[in-house]
Amino acid sequence: MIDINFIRKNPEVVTKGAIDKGIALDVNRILTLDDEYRNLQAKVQGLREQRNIAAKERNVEKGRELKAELEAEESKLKSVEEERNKLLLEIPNLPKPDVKLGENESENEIITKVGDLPKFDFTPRDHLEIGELLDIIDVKRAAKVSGTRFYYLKNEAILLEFALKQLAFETLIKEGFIPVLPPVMVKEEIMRALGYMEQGGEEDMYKLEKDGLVLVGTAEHSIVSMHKDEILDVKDLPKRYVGFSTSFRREAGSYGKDTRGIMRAHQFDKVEMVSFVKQGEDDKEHEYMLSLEQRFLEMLKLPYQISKMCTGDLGFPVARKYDIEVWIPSEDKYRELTSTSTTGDFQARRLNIKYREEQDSKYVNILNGTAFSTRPIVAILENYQEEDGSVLVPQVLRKYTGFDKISPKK
RNA sequence: GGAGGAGUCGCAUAGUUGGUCCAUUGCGGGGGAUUGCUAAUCCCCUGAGCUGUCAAAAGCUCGCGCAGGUUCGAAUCCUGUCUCCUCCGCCA
Repeated sequence: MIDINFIRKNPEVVTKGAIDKGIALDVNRILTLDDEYRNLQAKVQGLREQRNIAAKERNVEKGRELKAELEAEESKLKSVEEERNKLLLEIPNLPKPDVKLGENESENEIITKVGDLPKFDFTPRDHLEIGELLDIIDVKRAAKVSGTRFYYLKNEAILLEFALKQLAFETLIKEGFIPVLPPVMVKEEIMRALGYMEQGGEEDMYKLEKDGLVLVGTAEHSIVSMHKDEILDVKDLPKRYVGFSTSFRREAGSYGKDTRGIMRAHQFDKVEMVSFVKQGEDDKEHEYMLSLEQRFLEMLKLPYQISKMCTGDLGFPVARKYDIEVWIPSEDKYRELTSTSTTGDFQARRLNIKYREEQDSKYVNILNGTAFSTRPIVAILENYQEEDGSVLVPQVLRKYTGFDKISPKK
């Protein structure tokens, strides 16, 4: 949520920020309602004051009159307030000033490229072909059981997956992150507060209607909201978590995209980072998260590039976002592997998460970033493949997997 | 799932025959006074919002898990709901 005082003073900034994100807003309507709201509030408060005086004087007659008048004004106030608040929640977070103006992903900026692309003296296979050859990925049976965009991982793929998770946890715990296994179902109101139900976001969620719960799309959802309605101790900031969860996405609107293999599934596992930092320290933290994500790619020795999202490619609650994209030989291009976003104080306002500094309580800044999802397996299979379909295990993972190479079964 | 009990200002607590509660006290936090130093003592402030202002002073409203209701008046009574605790049942 954007600070209403900020909107009052800078309506044009808010309008522009939303337009840059491709969202049309009627800020004047909100300001008019806000005005009306405050006028009514003053009126109601005046009446209550009189009511309180009458009550103190035991003036029953006067009290009755005031009560009737008050009820009428209060109901007006309530409806205006509700509409005002509803509209306020529909305002997206504003992009940071350094974010490039652009309509969609084609206008994202490539910041840097790291690592040499692998050279094959044979035609490289794609990850699914390799996965089937090695008997470690099965999407056919998953389709039978669960439908499209599901997969079974088997055999060495599991150990590879767990190795990635262990590497992530080990590295991040050393950095001071608090490990956490969060719930994968959250209340709808939580998802709304996070800013992921607006602008069609609801379409990408799996909902359990009977229980009023939503399956998380990432551990961010249940980790960020952990501290809802709390005042954090400033001494504990920055507070950093590394969490693991299965993630669920309906992938509405991505029909036909990445239908092959395990690149884009309805269910996948992910290790996620979340930081709560002091007001104004999110820029620094954002660079830190990005550097950690780079470190992971470098440990795996995978070639990557960093892409900085343009305004049009930022999600509703996001103020700035970087993607780390890894080289995928079979596609002959870089594909998103991890990403990191800052939401500034936007989510903190909606979730009411503060910290106290001297006499003031201020909203924290909240950031999130991916450590590893299941996607790195795609990248590893493809970048580390050999002519016979075997795949070498990246050096850094071998101590966890216990094997150096995955070979075809027969 | 069944039966009880509880939820009060950062934390802990007082207050439930409805009005003297602009919610008590302690701790923690901030500011100030006193004081050779340290310690100690004392005073003020320390939930949210609105009006007001350069800022303030000041005033008002709301706030006792949440949402409603009764009443001239609700922390206190009623209804619903959420969360936690205890016991029983079921269960990985």
